[in-house]
Amino acid sequence: MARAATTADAFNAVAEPRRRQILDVLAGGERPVNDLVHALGLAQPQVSKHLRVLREVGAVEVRDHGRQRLYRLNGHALKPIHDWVKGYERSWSERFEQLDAVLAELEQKEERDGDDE
Amino acid sequence: MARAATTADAFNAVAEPRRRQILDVLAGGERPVNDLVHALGLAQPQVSKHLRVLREVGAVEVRDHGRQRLYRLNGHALKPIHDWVKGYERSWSERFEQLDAVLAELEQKEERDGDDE
DNA sequence: TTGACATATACCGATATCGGTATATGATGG
DNA sequence: CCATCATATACCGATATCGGTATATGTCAA
Repeated sequence: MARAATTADAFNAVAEPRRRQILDVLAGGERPVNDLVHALGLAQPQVSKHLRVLREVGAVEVRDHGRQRLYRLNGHALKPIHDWVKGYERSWSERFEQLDAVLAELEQKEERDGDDE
Repeated sequence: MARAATTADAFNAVAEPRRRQILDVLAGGERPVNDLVHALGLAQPQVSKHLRVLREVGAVEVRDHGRQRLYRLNGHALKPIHDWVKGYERSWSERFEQLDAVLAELEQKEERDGDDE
């Protein structure tokens, strides 16, 4: 066995900083490849290759427009990432910390009541 | 030039499904390595290696306890992922879609007012 | 139809990464 | 101290991945 294929899902597509950059640019609207090349300062083939990966996980979609190909964001593909990481929000969110504190307090109270019975 | 180092940040640490699994288990509380080995059905060295990556990005912390090493989650390391992906929530959230619709309507109204003047 | 433009693909070399196996390290109990 | 348990590291082979360069494909304009 060997290395697992990594570009097959959104998590891996987004693990590459350049690809996150591409998505960030596309968040501003549909763009031809050349715009991305200039925005990222990468060589054109590299950009096309990153776009392919993003296409394969559904994070971008293409549309032909004359000799250009216009790429646009499909953020929906990122939802699984959001859903997963949201479960950990508790770890840093003050709101959740306060909620946890309240719950802990309630639990303590519950225990005391239990002892009394 | 060659492949960029990938395990250096949280995005890459979490791109590996096994590592997400490890975090998911640790979300239930501190665990020794052996528990993770059994929970994931992986060989022990593999688990130790994944834990090392997670440690290096700060997603887990260790504590010595006799001959065991207890790992615990540090979800704070995942905040950058959450922050980044949250910017795309607009793409799938119905709430945001409705907000966008309202904003578009306001904009139209604004334009009409402008035409009148 | 030819030449310029826009993009995708093929190929290359370097290396990071994964799982697997063997071994080192380190603590505990007898 | 020795055997055992718990974990980490070293090494290996396979391969995926990245950037770079060259080239193919496809579209438009003169």
